[in-house]
Amino acid sequence: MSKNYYVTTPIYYVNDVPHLGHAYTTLAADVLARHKKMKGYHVFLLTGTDEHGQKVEKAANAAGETPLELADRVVKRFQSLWEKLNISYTDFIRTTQERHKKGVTELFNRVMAKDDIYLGEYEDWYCTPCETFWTETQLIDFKCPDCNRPTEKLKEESYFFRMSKYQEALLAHIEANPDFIQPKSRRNEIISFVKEGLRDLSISRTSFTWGIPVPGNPRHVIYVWFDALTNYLTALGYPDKTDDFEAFWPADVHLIGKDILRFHAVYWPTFLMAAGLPLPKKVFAHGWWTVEGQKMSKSLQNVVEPHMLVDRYGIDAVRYFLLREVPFGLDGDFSHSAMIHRINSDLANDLGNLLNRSTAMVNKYFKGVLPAPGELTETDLAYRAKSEALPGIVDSCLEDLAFSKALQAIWDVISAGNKYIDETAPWTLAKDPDQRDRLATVMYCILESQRIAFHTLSPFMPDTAEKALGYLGWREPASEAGLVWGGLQAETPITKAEALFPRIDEKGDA
RNA sequence: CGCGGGGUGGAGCAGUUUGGUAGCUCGUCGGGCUCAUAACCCGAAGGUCGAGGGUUCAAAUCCCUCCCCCGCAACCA
Repeated sequence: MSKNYYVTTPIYYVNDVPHLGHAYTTLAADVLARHKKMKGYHVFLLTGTDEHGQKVEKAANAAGETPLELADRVVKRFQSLWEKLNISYTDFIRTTQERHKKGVTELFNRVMAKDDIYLGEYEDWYCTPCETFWTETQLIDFKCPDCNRPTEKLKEESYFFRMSKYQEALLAHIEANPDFIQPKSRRNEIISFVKEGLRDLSISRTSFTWGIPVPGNPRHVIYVWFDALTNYLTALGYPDKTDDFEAFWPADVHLIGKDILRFHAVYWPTFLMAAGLPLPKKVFAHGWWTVEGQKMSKSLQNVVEPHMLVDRYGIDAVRYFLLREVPFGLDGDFSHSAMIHRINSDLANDLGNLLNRSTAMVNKYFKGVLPAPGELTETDLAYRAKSEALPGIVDSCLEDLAFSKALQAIWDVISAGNKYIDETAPWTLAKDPDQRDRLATVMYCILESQRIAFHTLSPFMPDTAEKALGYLGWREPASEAGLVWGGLQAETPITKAEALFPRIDEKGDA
């Protein structure tokens, strides 16, 4: 029944410019979305921006603009990056939009009506010169981490969410649903965290004004997580029972970085429980990228700017690298030499060269027209079986968000193709007119296998797949029907492929 | 202090649940092929599986001790 699929990225904070980490999460979401679309699902891919909070308010003041002006400016940078990365998002939500504010306000009211929100006091350390509250753990020797001046303990009135009430229910849910939090190591962390006891959560602030006012008490604004997480609902139209809401909630998967796991695996589910809404089916926390072995940080000036990467290496090479290099869920390292290495060895030597050599042979031996295959030998059948098994393998890998494994499976078929050519030695067959039929069969198998491989690759590398399929005379968009052996028709004109990925000189300006 | 994950040929990893010839990718070396982007295919070298002890006919795999690295520890995309 459920041919709907809802995948989300976090909403990114506009106090930061887009970097490799943002691109990574969003790319992963895009691959899932494209894959599910190919399988005939009705897909909703949501991304967006978190625009409220003290940091934005301060940064805007410093820049002499309003918070919304700042947000408008930064939002464009995210959106243009998603264009550039070929992200097929369905909707882009901004927390400053009316639809979102309305939904958050309503959610607040409903949870309040249930007596799960109450007014209390919140104690923290305050740095008067900086006008900033700090938690005790943020302090350095009880001094302000920003200016190193002494801080004082101050009480602030705050609304609290009764998170403690949902501790047992949350634990029961996590234990009853082993796939709810992934990967497993993160799940364990959350379990032990919850077992230590949940405290009630402060969900409002009076120390700044840039946010959604607490209904009935506008001295307070709703604090970050209650506001931000709710985007997953408001983008679907919540609180209205829209078609989107009915079709897509609960989400199939929230993709997030490991830093915001707790908010998604603890706060968010308990908010939803309080609101009487079903919980997302899966929360997957991926790892972090280091750069050339070092932590990415502004002070080290080594923040990898995705625009630059795409300009330098091309969109699909970047998409490929990020999802192939490291198992989703583990930390990884980005380096230019590793990037170039992947391009040369996987994309140029294996993938591109296979298409290149095989289409060249069809042109050379059959004047660029695909011949009909004869009877398949054992070698052909094994190769065909391997190709036919691929879509199923990729499908189950992606079900587990094992992007890297899925790509490896595709490359197994690509490698099998290179080996198949070696074993069948078409150049030898071509010299013997009696082997004309045999040669035709080999040509057919080698191209048909690649047709399937490029179909399964298309969610990862949409441009490349389209181009490659074009050389094979395949003009339709990738679809589930295209995953079946036998799609290529005899007499189809085959174009000799250009190098999909020219090799990069390693000694170059890498 | 606590909880969790990990230490396997030059690099990055799998294998540890259900003990029994240590595997993959890359790199290195040698060979083959010539359709192709000096690409492709085959083979070889290289590891006392963090250290020590124990159980066992047999341990990377089970038990104990120790060393080292990383994550979580309440509000930090």
